[in-house]
Amino acid sequence: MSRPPHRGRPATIIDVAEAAGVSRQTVTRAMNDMPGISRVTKERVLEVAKELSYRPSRYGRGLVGHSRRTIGLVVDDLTNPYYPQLASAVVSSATERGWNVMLAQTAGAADEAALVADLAAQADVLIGYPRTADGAPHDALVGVPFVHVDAGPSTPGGGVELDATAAMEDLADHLIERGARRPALLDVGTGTVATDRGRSFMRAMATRGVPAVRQTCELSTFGSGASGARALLAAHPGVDAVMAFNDVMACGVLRAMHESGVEVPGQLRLAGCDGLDLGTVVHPALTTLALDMAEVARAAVGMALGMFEGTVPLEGYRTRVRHRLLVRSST
Amino acid sequence: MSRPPHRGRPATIIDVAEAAGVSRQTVTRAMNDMPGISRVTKERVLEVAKELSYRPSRYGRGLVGHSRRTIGLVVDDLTNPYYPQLASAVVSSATERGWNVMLAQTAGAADEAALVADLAAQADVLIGYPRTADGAPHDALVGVPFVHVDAGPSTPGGGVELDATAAMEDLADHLIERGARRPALLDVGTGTVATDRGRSFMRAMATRGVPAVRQTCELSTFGSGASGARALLAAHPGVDAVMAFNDVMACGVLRAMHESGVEVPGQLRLAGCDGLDLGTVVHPALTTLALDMAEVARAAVGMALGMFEGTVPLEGYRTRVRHRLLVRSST
DNA sequence: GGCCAGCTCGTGAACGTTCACGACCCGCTC
DNA sequence: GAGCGGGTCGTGAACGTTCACGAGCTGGCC
Repeated sequence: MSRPPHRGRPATIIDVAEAAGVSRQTVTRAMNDMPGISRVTKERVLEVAKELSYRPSRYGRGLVGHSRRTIGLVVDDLTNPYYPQLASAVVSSATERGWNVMLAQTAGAADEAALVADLAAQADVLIGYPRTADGAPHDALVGVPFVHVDAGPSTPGGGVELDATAAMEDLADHLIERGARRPALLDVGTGTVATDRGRSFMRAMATRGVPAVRQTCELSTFGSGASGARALLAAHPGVDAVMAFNDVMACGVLRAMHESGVEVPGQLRLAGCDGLDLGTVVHPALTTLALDMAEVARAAVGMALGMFEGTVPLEGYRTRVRHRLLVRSST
Repeated sequence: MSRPPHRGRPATIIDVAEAAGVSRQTVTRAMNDMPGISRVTKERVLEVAKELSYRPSRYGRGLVGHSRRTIGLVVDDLTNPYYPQLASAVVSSATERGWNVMLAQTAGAADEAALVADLAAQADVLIGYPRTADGAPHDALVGVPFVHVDAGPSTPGGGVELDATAAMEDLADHLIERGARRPALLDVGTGTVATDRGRSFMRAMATRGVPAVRQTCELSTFGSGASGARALLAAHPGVDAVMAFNDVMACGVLRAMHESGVEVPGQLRLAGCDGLDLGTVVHPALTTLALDMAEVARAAVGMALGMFEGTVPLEGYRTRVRHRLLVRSST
């Protein structure tokens, strides 16, 4: 009555109340299955609500306090099979605790800083892989609870450390036992500074008296794994085992070996890292240093929620998740 | 002053205003880079805001109207490589248009109806694959703009139809040209009622005088593709070409063939459907009826936004996206 | 008749933010 | 000195919902 419901504007609780001849509170009671309302009025109100296609505003609800919370998940690219596996676990873990998940993809984004800032404005807590991890944190992220997955010792915010060193020792033993004598590492990155994974592998092999050679690729993609493998075998023809930085690259190596007619594991033993399902699809199935994504997600979500509730500090907190050797057919 | 800022409660704009000795509006100006504020006060306000770790409430903001909108994306299981490929495209498309994406996974959810209802409460628009698609729509979804991906003619809400019939004709020609004479379909579902894809394939082959046999699996997973292929070859030893319901199952077929020593494409030509990246990782790379996920996402997001703005009706609207034959190495 | 209990329903108030508008001060011009 | 314009800042009001509380009615009991 006070305001004419001109079409276009979505209906509010007041529109429904007026149309049904009741008060706001009665509409609330009908919509939320609350007691203190008769069966007939409830049905009438619901009827009117449907008629006006009324949807309660999440903003109005959120303001009064009893709204669901949301986690912002930042991944690089869902097209890379690593991220969906993580995302799936995070969504499951969050759903279990009654939280929602809002997703952002940094790959191909025009302005990543703006993207992350927007996500931070829409979510209560952030989890993920912002690409500018090595440098300073996004300035829009100060004061925002953030859990970095695959954190280093000095990354800002909270962090889940993914530690492969112990599993790397197991892999070294395994490769040597299978007869590897001229192992190689297909690492990622530029220049001579190895990744954590790479360093662990090199050290584990060296410690056992079977030093490995190292080849690097710029990207950690399927294609770069394939070309990296070709370059590696050209430079070091005697190599009889390859540890790839991750499973996706290892699949690339596998493809290159198929095309070169090199048998895996007959002539070359191959291992990856991450434990993706992808590794069971290729032939032979990939031996890998597997990560329990459910555990990673539980750790990250738990930490993020703790930060939100104030029981976990916003900086410096760390949880460690260990890889474990998963022997399949490629070694 | 009026309310003591006891710790625990997050800081509001009023807390900042009082602590900085200014008004709400001045804080707003400082936080949002608005004109009408001197440089010094702006800096002071921002300093205080950081001090109190103030984060503007998205609910307060949303209520006044100028907030971002969000799409709710419902997928079955991100672990199935089909969905991330779709999700990635949807997120990209949504980001481009300034919308956020909230994600929900129905696989393993205790109460899917509640899950979808909650998502509907948190998002302005829904896109996706609710599993109860064949039956009645979720009652919590009436009045909610919803775009069903892979819709049939009678699915509720808006829909993007994924049509493979034309591409299936191309595939039939292709298989026959490559010498297939005893083709088979590895379909999904129970009983004798074929899927759309299955029907198209059977018809295309029959029309060309090369009728195909049909084998069904209960699930459309990798494992069920493998076991289905074994059953198929046991029942019909002479089969020389297989069309699988989707790429994931086709990868399972490939695995079974590797293990049985059947050469692909030498002894058996194999095709999948969807056009997933996964098909380029396996060896040989999978011939497939590819779907342009970017196009699907554009269609779905565009339709959803149209529904939200009222330019597209909430029921019955359809867009068709066609598959196209992508010949790789498995045929 | 008086009282109480239970059911049904309505009325401020509050949540946190932004918009529209007005107030004030300073310096300049006529 | 009056007037004006620009820069700086503050004050209701509004957004849509739920909570706490109270009002009214009905029926039953003493």
